[in-house]
Amino acid sequence: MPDSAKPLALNPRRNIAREVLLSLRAEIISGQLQPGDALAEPVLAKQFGSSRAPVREALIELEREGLVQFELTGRTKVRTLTEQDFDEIRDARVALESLAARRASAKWAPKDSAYLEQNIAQQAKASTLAELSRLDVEFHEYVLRLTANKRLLTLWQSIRWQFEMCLASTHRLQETLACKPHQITVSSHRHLLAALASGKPEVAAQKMALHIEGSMEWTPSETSTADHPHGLATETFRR
Amino acid sequence: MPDSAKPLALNPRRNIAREVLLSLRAEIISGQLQPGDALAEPVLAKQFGSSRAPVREALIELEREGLVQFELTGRTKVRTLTEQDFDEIRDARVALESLAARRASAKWAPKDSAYLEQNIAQQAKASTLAELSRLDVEFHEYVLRLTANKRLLTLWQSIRWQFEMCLASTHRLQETLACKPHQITVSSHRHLLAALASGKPEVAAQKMALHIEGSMEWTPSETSTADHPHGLATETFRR
DNA sequence: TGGTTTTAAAGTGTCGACACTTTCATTCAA
DNA sequence: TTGAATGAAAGTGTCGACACTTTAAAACCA
Repeated sequence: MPDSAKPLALNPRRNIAREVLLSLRAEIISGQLQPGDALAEPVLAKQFGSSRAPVREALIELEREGLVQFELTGRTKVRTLTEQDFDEIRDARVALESLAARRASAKWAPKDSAYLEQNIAQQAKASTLAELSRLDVEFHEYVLRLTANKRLLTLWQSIRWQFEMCLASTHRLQETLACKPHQITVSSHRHLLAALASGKPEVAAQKMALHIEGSMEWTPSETSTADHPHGLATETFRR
Repeated sequence: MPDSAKPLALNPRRNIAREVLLSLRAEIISGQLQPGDALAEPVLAKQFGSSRAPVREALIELEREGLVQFELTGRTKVRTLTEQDFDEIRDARVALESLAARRASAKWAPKDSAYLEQNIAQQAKASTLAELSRLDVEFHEYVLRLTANKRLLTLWQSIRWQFEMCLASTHRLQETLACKPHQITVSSHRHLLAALASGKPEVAAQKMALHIEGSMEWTPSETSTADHPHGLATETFRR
């Protein structure tokens, strides 16, 4: 049976685990699931109408992304981010992105400036903080991708969601306060872009570090500065 | 039944998955499992006398560590590292470790120099390349831990095994050639230590970058420079 | 009533099974 | 003899179940 044109189509295998992952991640970042909330495999499985296996896989991935925390008892909770976590994430970004800036700057092309200028233009027009931060992340991801270093990108992606969680939670406070207007973000990216396109890798790297440090000032959050033991899995596997 | 002293003992839950992980990782790094070798869940499960569930978890973790590769068909193989992979790993290390050096240098204490000097002394006495590289990794991990940044450490650990795979495979070639004697490694670490202890974070960071670049020169490996599509999972989940 | 013990509910780690897909060797046609 | 069709074997993604542990509530005694 010579099927109608099926040369390399590769039947996509079903992947409930991925759907669960995306769904849970979105709920955590949006704040629908709050830090400290319990994530029990059986109840999630029932919610998603699946068995526990895909849920379990999704939870393991979320733990690696830092959005979820395995207790020593084996139970799973939505992670609570403290000020120290915030600092760590900033530092990790500085490490990865300043090297990315150095490498990207060395192979800069006009189209890169064009793309990022367009991104900044959209930032200026953004009407919500959510949209603004989406564009912010896109800007930085673009630089990461420019390096064409898959590992650098993978490492960055593995803290990306924690970063977005920080962004979203501070935004939930600032939405009313409006204490950090678009203008700052926009002009900061404009300066950064200039450095990236300057053809001086050292300068680009340094400006990137400053940009990140400037954009990630800690704002007191609604999350309790609880005394939880801070257990980002440094050892492999649960518990 | 007031059990004899059981205050916070926390019964360790069984964890076959971890044993499988450690075992497979060791086999891959030692070369017992060669790049390209198939890793089928049912056969591994039979080998370990377990079911597929723990094996599956271990494979997912190994994929995140970069030692294993999921094909688009869902099959799993031991990863083949090419020269480009080697370069990427080096660059990722530069990113993470030069920042680590900067931060560690800023909070340097005499005991840190003492510990690392002892490490170097052991390097000088090392009788096998395997032992030498164990000490090498320990040196660098110590600097990472000094930063007290769990995320930086986690990121570093997530490429650590790929790095060790590189080391081991080049060592398997050099064991006979002996083209990179201890002395180079030892003196390189000695200079690095001096920079770390110098109290100048900028210098420490720069020296660390140079040290890593110098220590990771590509040596043509036995692994075919195959035309495999290089798929380090940039998207979440298998396939 | 207050504190301790008992008991049930909830949850994790693992298991074996099923459905479907891919792979590979064999058969068949040209 | 070579190449396409076919069938069985192997493999993945998911499922429901079981044993054991932890958690919470209920029962109990003082």
